Formats: sequence, structure tokens, C-alpha cells
Amino acid sequence: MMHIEIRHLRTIKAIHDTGGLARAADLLNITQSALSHQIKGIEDQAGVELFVRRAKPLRLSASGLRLLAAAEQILPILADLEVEFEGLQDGRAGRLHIALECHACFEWLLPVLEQFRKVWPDVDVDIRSSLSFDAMSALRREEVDLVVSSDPEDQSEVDFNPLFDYDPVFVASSHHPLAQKAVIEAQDFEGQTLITYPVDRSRLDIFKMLLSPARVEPAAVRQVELTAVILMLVASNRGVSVLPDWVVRQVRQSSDYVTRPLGKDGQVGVTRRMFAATRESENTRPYLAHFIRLARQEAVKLQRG
Amino acid sequence: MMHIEIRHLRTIKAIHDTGGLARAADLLNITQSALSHQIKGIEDQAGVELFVRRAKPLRLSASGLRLLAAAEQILPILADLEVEFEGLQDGRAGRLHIALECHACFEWLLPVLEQFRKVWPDVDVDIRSSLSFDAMSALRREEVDLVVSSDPEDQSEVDFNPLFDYDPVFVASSHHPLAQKAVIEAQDFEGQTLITYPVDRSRLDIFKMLLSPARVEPAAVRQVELTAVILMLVASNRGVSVLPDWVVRQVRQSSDYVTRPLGKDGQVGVTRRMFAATRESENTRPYLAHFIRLARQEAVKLQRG
DNA sequence: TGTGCATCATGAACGAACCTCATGATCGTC
DNA sequence: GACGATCATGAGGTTCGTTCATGATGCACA
Repeated sequence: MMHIEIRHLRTIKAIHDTGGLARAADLLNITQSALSHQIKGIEDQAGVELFVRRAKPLRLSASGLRLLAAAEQILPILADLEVEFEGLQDGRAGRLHIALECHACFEWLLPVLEQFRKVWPDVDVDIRSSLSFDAMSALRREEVDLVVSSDPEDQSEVDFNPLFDYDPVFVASSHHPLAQKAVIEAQDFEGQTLITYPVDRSRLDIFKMLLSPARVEPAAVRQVELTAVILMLVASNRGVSVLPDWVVRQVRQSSDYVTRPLGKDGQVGVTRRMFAATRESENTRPYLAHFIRLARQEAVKLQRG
Repeated sequence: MMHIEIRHLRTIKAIHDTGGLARAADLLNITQSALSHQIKGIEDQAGVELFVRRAKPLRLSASGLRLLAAAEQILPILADLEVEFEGLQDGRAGRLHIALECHACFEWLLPVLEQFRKVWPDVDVDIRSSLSFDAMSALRREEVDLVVSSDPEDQSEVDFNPLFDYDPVFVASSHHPLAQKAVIEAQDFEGQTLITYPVDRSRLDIFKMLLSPARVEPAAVRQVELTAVILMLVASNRGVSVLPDWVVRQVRQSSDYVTRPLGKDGQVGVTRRMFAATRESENTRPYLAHFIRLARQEAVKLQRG
């Protein structure tokens, strides 16, 4: 088993490039003696003569040239790696894998990422909808780097950066009886078919804020992935839904459905706040801060419709 | 400047493969402690977190995976190199660069090499005609590995392995006056146009054996590269030549030219011996011995015509 | 053909780097 | 919440690489 090291590859290359031991030693900032010992060491390890010692400006033998070829393959790989790691060190590069607890957030996230990747080309971006895994613990395990969520859990090691406020609003066909009401409350959902995203009830605003506290159970709950499909079903009066206001605002011009504020305990409106959760240890990363800034800007646009 | 070493690459790969520090340590035959120190060292060097320490079966971080990718590129290169060097060690592989001092030797060398490369596929074969360089010193400088020559120089560090004997023979057009003589001697060349290979006189049999000792100078010396062209010129009576017997024997059936033995000091025939010169230090290499054996066999066929 | 210069080799000694041992800290799990 | 498994830490010893000083060997040029 031979024991070639990077140092040896650099040595081979240096000797070949400079055409001499002394000059190579100078290039590598070690003594000529060190190199002489070193190449003897390699030859012992490899069991092969790498140099032609007969001729005085030390020359590579056939085997030496073969080793040089390997060096010319390997050294650039390491050089590239070094450049990449430098990028990571100074915060120019990194990973931004996002988990969405908020299913509707695709709507505003994609334009944000589109802007983001222009400014941070060296950051590896990805989005995962956290339908099937626990986003917050994935964040702590460093499986993802940012979680979009409206449930700050007050965990150590995790920062919750507020992004924007929003109101979940009731959506129904304009022909639906509840369209007559100015404010929708928990009891109104009794007997209704509720259309939701396919996530656990504990992560749905409507259940968390209204139905569960009031112990109201809709007649049926139908789970649908895509926002566009939910709105389509609502418009054709196959059920009612509750969506973040900004989602509905984008398509409100349609007269097929109406939106109504939710009400609770005599109050009108159920304001929620969206957060970007990140690891405390990484809150200095410039691209994370920039992402959050971009997200807030995009949210402002959304609020305007 | 970071200081990654092969050892680190193996470590990264082992940790990833085994999925744990202790198991990796076992694989690499070092202690778990050593690995722990080592990975901390790499991280310091690279200035990058390579592992997720939060989760207990130690996992690679994004940067760690990047480093792993480099390792997966580099380690196979070294493994291949190792295999090749093993081949060199046990004599299965090597280099056989041949220098020809004997210009006509292409004729029998090519079939020899054709046989040779089937048996020794891992030996790198090349031929150089030594028109423009000193083959023997190239041999000593390890620029070539075998010299075909008929001038044993009794040098230390060089072995001269006899291949076969041959007679330089006189060749002339059948219409040439000298075709009438049974034996050709030095004086017969006076007034003739002599056609030779384009090498120095000191390496031409005819000058070395006959003309120079007898201080005879032909009327003209014309240098021609290709044996076929020499024979063509001789056949059309543009000059005479002296070639090894085997060269002429292959095409002797033509009646356009005749061959005559050379004579000197009353003796008929000027026998010469062809050698394969190799470095003494390499005379144990099996493929060299085999090459010489093949060359002798081929020579026997040539003598038979 | 010898002399001088350039180049490489060698051996001892110092120093840094690495590994091991023993033990402590932390995580995941039952 | 306790236990087992996994990783971290610190001190100490060994190995390995480098330097320094000097010797050997080509190569060029006269």
C-alpha cells in the first residue's frame, strides 16, 4: 500500500515545472534537502523510480511522468474546492434550503427566490414543502436552513424573523348563503364542506384559531394541493375555504366568489404573523439576512394586491 | 491556504461510508480519538464546518458533502495509479523506447514489435530513428531503453546483447561494370556514386570497414532515407550501394541488380554483428529479455529469406 | 582531460504533527 | 430520566518531515 500525499503531488509538479530540485524547493518554500529526502521517500513508497538521476538537471522518468499526470488531474480539483470553501468562509456562498410550513407560501416565495439567485449565484437554493416531515426539527438538524412558518415556538437556537402580517379570510361562492354575512365565525362552518391544504389540522389557521377552540366540526373536510384548484372548487360552490388574504387578493377581480373577514369573540379579523425561522448560529450570514429582506419587500407588494 | 491531505479525503469517505466516527476509525485502523482530532483539524484548515455535530451519528454537512465529492474524484485516480505502479514493480509493465542506429532495421523490427505488444500490452513501445541524436548517450540518460546498433562500445552500465550476424553486401545494377567482379574491394569504389542512408560516415559499415581504412573516397555520396528508394536508384544504375544482406535478400528475385560479397585483405566477406544495447541496471526486466529473444527469432527467419 | 560550478544526496538533530490513552461531555432511546 | 452509544478533549509519546552542514556527482568550458 503506497502512501502518496498531496505534498508529493505538488513536489512532482514543481520539479517538473521548474526543471530542477533547487528551483522547485524555492517555489515550495522549503529547502532543497527536504525535497531530496521527500522524493526518495515517494520512490520508496511507490517502489518505482520516478526520476532519472543520471542526468543532472533532475528529470522525471516514465513513471514520474505518469505520477505527474495524476497530479495534474488532482491538484485542480483541490484548487477548485479551495475557491468554493473561500466562498463559504466569506459568506458569498452557502446553502439555503427552505422548508414551507405555510402551504400557500409558494405564491410569493418563487418571485423572491428569482430575485435572490441573481444576487447570490453561489448559494445553493432549494424548497421543500414540509408535508411529510417536521420542519422545525429538520432546521435544528441542519437538514434545512430556513423554515417559513406562522408558529413561533420560542425555541433556543432558533430565531423567528417576522416577515409580514396577514389575515386568513373566508372564501365562498358568491351564490353561497354565507356570502350574505359580513363576518364569518366558527359556528358558521357547521354543516359546511371545508377545503384545505393537505396538512395536519394543527398547522391550519382555521382550525387552530377558530374551529378547534370552539369545538366546531365542519360537515366534511376536503384536502387539495393547489391554491388554484381550491379557488376553482370554491367558485363552483363545492365547498368553502379559508386562505391567507394575499392569496385571494391576487385573483379577487373574479366575481364568482366572495371573501369575508373571520371573526372571533366579537372581534373582526384574525391577524396572523408569518416568520422565517433560522438557526441562531447562522443569523450573521449575509445571504440569509438578504433573503429575509427580499421576502418582506415582496410581502409589501402582495398586501397591495 | 488550506492544507487538505489524502488522509483527510480517506477519512471523510470512511466516515460517510460507515456512518460514524468509531466505525470509520475501525476501518482506517486508527482510534476514534485520532479521527475526532483530525476532522477538527480539517475544519480549522478549511475554515468550514464539514459535519453536523448536532445529530449524534455524525453527519456530513453541505460543505462536507462537497469535500466528499472531491474525495470520490481523487481517490480512484490514486487507486489506478497504484495498480499501474504495481505493474511496474513486478515487471509486467514498463517502457520500451527503441533507438535504431541501424537504419535498415525497421525492416525486421516492426514484425517483432507486433508480436511483442500482444504479450506485453502494458509496456509502452516506441521507435526512434537516431538520425539526429546520439543513441548511446540517450540510452545512458534513460531517454531510450534499447539501442539497436552494430558497434559495441564496451561501456560500463551498458550491456550489448548479440542479435544476429550479417554481411554487408555490395549492390549494383546488373548492367554496372562491377557486376562482373566476384568480390568487391575498397578500391572498386573509386569513381563510383555511393548511395547510403543519411547518417554519419562513422556509423556506416562500408566506410568503417573498408573505405576509411583504405583511404578510398567515392566520386560522390548520395544520401537516401528509404531502402526501397535506394534499391530503385541502384536498379536504374544511378549509383551503387552497400546494404545488409537480409535487406537485399527479401527482394533479390529482381534481375535488375546484382549483389556481390565485399572483400578485404584477401578475405571474402565482411561479417558484422548486430546488438541490442540495454542498460545494465535493467537487464533483469522480463520484457526486455523477451524482446531480445523475439528479435533473434525474427533474424533467423530473415536469414532464410 | 581536467577544473570549476551547479546540482543533487546524505546524516544528524531539531521540531512539529499525529496518534493513543484515559476520561469527559452529549445525544438518542427505552 | 437513566443508560448506552457516540463524539470531544487534554496530555503525553512516537513518528515524520524539515533544516543544516557537508559530501558526491554531472556538466560545461577551456
